[in-house]
Amino acid sequence: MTMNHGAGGRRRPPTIHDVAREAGVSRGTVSRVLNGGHYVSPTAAEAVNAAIRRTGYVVNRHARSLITGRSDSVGFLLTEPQERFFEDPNFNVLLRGCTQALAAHDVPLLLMLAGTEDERRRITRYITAGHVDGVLLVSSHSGDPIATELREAGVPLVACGKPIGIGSKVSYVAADDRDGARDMVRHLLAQGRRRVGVVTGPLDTPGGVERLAGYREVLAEAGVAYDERIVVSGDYSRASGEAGAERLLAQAPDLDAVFVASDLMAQGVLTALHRAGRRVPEDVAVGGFDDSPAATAASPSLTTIRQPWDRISSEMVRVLLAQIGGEDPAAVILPTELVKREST
Amino acid sequence: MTMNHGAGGRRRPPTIHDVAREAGVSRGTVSRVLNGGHYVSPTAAEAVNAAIRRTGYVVNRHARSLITGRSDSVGFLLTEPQERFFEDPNFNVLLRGCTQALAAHDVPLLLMLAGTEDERRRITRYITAGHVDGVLLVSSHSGDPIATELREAGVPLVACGKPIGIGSKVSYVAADDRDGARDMVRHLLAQGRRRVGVVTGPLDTPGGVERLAGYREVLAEAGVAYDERIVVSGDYSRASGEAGAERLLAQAPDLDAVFVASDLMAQGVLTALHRAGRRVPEDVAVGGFDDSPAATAASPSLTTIRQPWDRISSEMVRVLLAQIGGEDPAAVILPTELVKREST
DNA sequence: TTCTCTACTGTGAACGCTCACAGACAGCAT
DNA sequence: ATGCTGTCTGTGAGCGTTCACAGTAGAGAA
Repeated sequence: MTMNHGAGGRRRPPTIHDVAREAGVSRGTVSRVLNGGHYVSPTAAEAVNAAIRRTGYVVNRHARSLITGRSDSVGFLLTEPQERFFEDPNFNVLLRGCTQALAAHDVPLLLMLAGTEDERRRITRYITAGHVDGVLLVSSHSGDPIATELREAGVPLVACGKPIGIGSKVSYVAADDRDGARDMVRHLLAQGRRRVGVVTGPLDTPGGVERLAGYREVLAEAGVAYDERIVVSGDYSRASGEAGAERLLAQAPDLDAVFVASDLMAQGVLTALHRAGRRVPEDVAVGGFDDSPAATAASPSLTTIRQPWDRISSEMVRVLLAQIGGEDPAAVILPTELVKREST
Repeated sequence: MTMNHGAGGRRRPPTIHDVAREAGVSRGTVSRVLNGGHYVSPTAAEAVNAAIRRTGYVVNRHARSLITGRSDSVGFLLTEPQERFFEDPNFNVLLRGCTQALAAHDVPLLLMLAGTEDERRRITRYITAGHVDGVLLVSSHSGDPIATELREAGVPLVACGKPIGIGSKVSYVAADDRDGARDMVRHLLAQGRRRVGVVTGPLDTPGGVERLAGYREVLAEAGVAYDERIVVSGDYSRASGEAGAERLLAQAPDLDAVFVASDLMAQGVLTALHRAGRRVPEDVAVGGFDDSPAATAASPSLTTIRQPWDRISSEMVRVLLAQIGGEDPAAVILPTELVKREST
């Protein structure tokens, strides 16, 4: 006979059986109370709840999962260049937001990083084996093979940002990149700027494509001709913004505004403009995208487009849980907001 | 009869029974192969492995956990001011490192954020109910009540940084703050500086205390008198560094060096010095702590102390898994490194 | 031979929960 | 009476593992 209590040893936790005995009812009744309380008399429910409080009972999720087939947990999957994401404050807001939104539903979040090919395989097996009920996917290369694979395995999946190259059957939540870009370019034109260059994001990402599209749309609607020479593309890094601005200045010295597809690149643009002796915003106005800390840290501070990252995370969780509950995949596009600061 | 295959539906995964039948052995033998392969003949092991490959079998961790009492997963618990941590690049390296180190042992990481009192309670119950085998704890206020609570419940626990106010029975992994501070102050003295001020971290954290202690030790060993007027304390924020430097300059205009307990604060110090017309490093040398991106982004770039965050994470995981395996709590202190840049 | 030891294998019984089912009881209509 | 309906309750079975145990076979020692 083992006593098994006191510091150091973990006491055997109470089971549903103990609660049932304590409350003077059967296992079944306790289980019903635990799962919504339908078909339970008020008196029985009261007795069960009291017994739960008294015993400190917590459901054993493993036993539950074994029979329900659900795991009641969700994976947060990050593929590809993890360094970049982990340095991205938006990514952090996203991760934090998802964790909290899931916690509100009592669903734990498993963090999964698929960097190497080995890790990908391991994680794919883990997921398809049913160890999580669904996956929140953050992937730079959208059109990621892992997304296709999971989708085909029937795993509920919600991507952050619109995935390209996959059928329409995958849910996603994204900010309205195109509309954000439109707002920014309209704002620049409204300031009287007429020679508006652009540093785009990578054009193999939907964000990059959409922000450029918004730019073109507004120019067209304002009757300004599209000029390839003032369109350069970057990779969201600060260095690429710097290089992009140099090319812009070389190709079009009469530039009076630049729309930059990320704040980090915009910082690089500011550096290059400063070096070239252009004043911001007097000579050249600069508009960023993201409203990252870089935007306020920059000098002059950046006018930028805020993406609703807090809402993106809560929507991702909402859509995923709905999908786990049997609903169809859904796409959610959230509005952005223009934040005016010193650079325009 | 349900066929249950094809896109959309999830096929019932193969069980250990299927593998046993396929391999022509019993459940027990398959189980033994899965758990280390002791007492299994080479032929049987080979047959089982082949059957596993053929069927695509993945162990059902819920069923395993139900009987072993282990969950084979670990919690990563962050208490208190999450915003600050999530903006801290070191924290991100830590989280990533822990996830990867655990993944190498096939142990999933559950991310847990205990911001509100409600969340704390929920998470504590979750953990003490045995849903994770151990906890990696990141907490600003060390001496966190949650640590005591978990320790008393007998949950294996490893803290990041030395916790204060708890008995000696909790494991931790920390950088050698005191030695790092000593290195930096020695470096400043070696440059001929004699009037070395300090902006400390919060003095209710071990890091803050230790770094100040290192500063005092080196001054004492160099025979320089300790002067309270050139010791001010901050809270690791940029703004507090700026304010601290202003106070230092007001109280000791003859200052020729500042040891700052974080890079972020050091950036603030640089701003204040620049505004006061002091040149760095000609008039005043500045030493930071952390080797964060802020150190290289600053101008001039910061001489700083690098903490081995990658090793900290892998050591935390190593110590935690050892403790789960039954070993005693352990403390690990890792060496820091002086990184020389422009500011000294 | 017989006994012991070691290496290996199969079997039943758990682990703690949910689910399907059956049964009890009350209310109300037939 | 009888039959329904609806609400509530208890019971047995079973989810997929591991573990303890019993048992077999072969090798070597007595």
